[in-house]
Amino acid sequence: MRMTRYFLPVLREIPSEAQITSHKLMLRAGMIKQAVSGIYSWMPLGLRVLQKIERIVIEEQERAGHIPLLMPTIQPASLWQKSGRYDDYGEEMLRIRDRHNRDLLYGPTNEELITEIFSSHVKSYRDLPLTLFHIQWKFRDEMRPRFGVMRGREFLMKDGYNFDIDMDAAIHSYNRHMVSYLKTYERLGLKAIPMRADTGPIGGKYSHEFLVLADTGESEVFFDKRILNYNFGISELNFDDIDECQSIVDKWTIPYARTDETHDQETFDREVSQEHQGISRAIEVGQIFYFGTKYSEPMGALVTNSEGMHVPVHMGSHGIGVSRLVGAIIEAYHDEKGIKWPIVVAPYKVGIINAVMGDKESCEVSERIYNELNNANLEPIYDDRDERAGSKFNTMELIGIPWRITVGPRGLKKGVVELTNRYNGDRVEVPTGNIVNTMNKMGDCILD
RNA sequence: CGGGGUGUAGCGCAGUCUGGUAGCGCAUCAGUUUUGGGAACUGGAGGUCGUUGGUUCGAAUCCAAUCACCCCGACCA
Repeated sequence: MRMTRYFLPVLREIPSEAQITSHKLMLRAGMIKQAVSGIYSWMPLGLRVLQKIERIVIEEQERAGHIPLLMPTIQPASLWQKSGRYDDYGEEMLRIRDRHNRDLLYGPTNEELITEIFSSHVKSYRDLPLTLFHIQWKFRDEMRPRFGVMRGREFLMKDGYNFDIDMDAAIHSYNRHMVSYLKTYERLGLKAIPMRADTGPIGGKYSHEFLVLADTGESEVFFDKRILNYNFGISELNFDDIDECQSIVDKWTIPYARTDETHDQETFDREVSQEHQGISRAIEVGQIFYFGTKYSEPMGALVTNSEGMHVPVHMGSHGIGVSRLVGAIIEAYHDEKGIKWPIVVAPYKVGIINAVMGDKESCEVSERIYNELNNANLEPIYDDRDERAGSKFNTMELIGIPWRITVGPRGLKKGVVELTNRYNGDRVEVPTGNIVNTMNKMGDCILD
C-alpha cells in the first residue's frame, strides 16, 4: 500500500477521551473512530488487524474440528422467551421492535439461536459430536463502556457451541476448546492463563476464563507464577484424543489460577507457597462453559441415543473476544513510540521509508523494493508522502510495522538500505538487490 | 444507575470567576526555500462557543433545562 493512496488518519495528539495505552494508540494510529459511547468504526488499518486475528481464530477452530457458520445479529425475542432468558438478561440486552411491532433484540450471545438451528436438523446421536461456531458482532448495553474496544458495547466475538450425547463427551468438547484456545492465544503472541470462573448469566457448572496479565486489566487475578513458564508449543496434536486433551487441560488447570470472583485466599495459601504466588491485573480475552442441558431441555433439543431414547443434548459455549484482542495485544506489545505488532497480526509487515523524496535514486529504489515486496506477498506499506524523514519514522513506529526499510542517498552511495526491527530496534544494512530474499530469511522472529 | 468532571476550528487547549461579539499550538490550503528523526518563511481558509430557553442594550461568559462524552464505583467477552 502506498500511503499517498491510503486512508490513515493518524493523530499527533492524544484525544482526551482515551485513558489506557491501547485505546490511545488505536486512536492515534487511526485504527478506530468512536461513533458513540462504546461503539466504533474500524478504520482501514484497524480492520486489517482485526481480520488477521479473525483469520487465526478461524484456522485454529477449524483445526480443532469445529464448523463455521454465520448467524444474524438480530434475533427474535420469542426464542429468548422460550429459554427464559428474555426476562433474566435485563437492561444489558438491546431490545428492538420492527414495523410490525414484533419484538426483536440485538444478540448479546447465541445459545438460543444455535439450539434452535441444531434441534430442527439434528435428531440422532450418530450426528454427534458437533461444534458450530461463528464470528459475529454482538451487543451488550453496558452501563459504562470504557477503554475503547476493550470494553465496548458492540464487539466482535467468536462464539462456538458444542453438542454432545452425554456429559463425558461434552467434557471432552470443553477440553478440546481449552486446548485450541491455548493454541490460538499463543499464536497471537499472548500468554493467556485459564482461570476458574463464575458462569454468570450463561449458566452451568464448568467454566474457565482466559486472562492476559496487564496492569490495565479489569480483573484482579491470583495464580501460581509457575504457569507463566508454560508453553503450549506448536506440535501437532490430535483433538479427538480424549486422554491427550485431558492431560493438557490438567497441566494448565491444576495449578491455582483464579479471578477475584472465585479466589479463595485460604486455598491459595495452602496450595501455592509464598514465593510462587502471583497477583496481578488481567484482561479477559475468552471464556469457555459447559452447561449441560440448560438450553436443550427448555428448547426441546433432543436426540435419539443408541438405546432409542430421546435425550436432551449436552452443550457448552465458548467465546473469544476478537475485537478486544486487538486492544489486549497492544497492551502487551507497545513502547513509548507506539505499537509493536507481532508479525502474525501486523497490518503490514514491512514499511518502506523513502527518506528523501527529492532524490531520484531514492525514489527509484523505493519503488522497486515496494513492487518486489508486493509481488512476494510481504505486505509492504510504502511511505511515499512528501514529508520529512523524521515524520515518516514516527508514523511507522506509531502504527507498529514490524520491519522498516529506510531508503536514502546516504545508504545508496554504498548500495545499501537500512533494515530496522521494530520489536528490538536492531538495524542492519542490506544490499538493495534481492530484498525479498533478505526479508524471507528474517522469518517470524518477532515473537521470540 | 449513584458520585464527579468536561463540551470553544479536524486534534490539543486558553478565554468563563469580573458580560462588550473569539484566540493559541498542531493539522489543513497556496507559494518559495528545504529534505536521514515530527522543517522554515509568507499568505489563506476554517468556529450558529453542545442544544434550547431565560436575564441583559449586549451572553462563550450569568441563570435554568436538556443532550453528549469522560472519570470513580456497582455490573460484564
